[in-house]
Amino acid sequence: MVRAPCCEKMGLKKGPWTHDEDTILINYINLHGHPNWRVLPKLAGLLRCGKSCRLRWTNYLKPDIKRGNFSREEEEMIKQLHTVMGNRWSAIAARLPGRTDNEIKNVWHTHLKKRANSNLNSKSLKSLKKVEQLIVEDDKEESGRLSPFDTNSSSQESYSEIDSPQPSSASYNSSTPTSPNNYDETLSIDDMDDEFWSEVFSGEDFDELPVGHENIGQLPSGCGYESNLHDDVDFWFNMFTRGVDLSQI
DNA sequence: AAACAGCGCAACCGCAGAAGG
DNA sequence: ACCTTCTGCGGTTGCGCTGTT
Repeated sequence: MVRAPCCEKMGLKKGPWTHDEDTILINYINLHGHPNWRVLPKLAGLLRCGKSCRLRWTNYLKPDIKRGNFSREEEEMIKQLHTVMGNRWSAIAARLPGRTDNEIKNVWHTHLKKRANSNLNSKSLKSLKKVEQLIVEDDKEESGRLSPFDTNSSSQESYSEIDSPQPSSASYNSSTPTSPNNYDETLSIDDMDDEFWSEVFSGEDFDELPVGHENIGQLPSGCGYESNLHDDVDFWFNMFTRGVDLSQI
């Protein structure tokens, strides 16, 4: 089916958002939520299309978004998850609290991509396998429990004390009120137990760990790792679609 | 100091799937 | 069952900033 262009109507503004527009959008969502993005800009008095409003909100205005540079651990996490998941940015973002798919995508294309290919040595493969195992174990434990970072669960909340974000990331203050998902930003990946990350990414003791899934234990020759990953379609489907969050482990 | 090139990031576009009538 | 509308996702673009010459 062919959809009409989002902003087919003349007169709708495009391009960078102004501070005033941000304020209007935040205030409106605070009061009414966003049950319908299509009509939201009309009701809020914005000369934007609903798509543009949604993008602005989800990528920059939501209160639980963490701004600023990616930590080394986050970059490693992205690289590992990308090796497993490919370009499923939303799935990767679901495992990086406070980060958006757009932001992760940008980071990947700007600098991580350059490093990733050259860094896939044997040690990286061990780390990768361990990340996968953590996902699988988490998947087992999490059945029925919604990820605290599930963006859907936050959509109906009221954000009463949102700091007015700045259009520029350079000047954005990441200090935001408690998120609607009870996600405490003080527990960001940056602050996670160092032992956890060193363990995950060093891969030194990987061989001592139990295998979480029958396919995970198979290490192909060379870098043909991905071929085994497709042996169990249901397994990967579940992993990709359930939004399990690694940091909860 | 000016011109140019490269990079980073915000935003747009189009498609696919979900949801509702 | 089919059609329409809406949302979400991934790819891509374009502009501004920064570094280099």
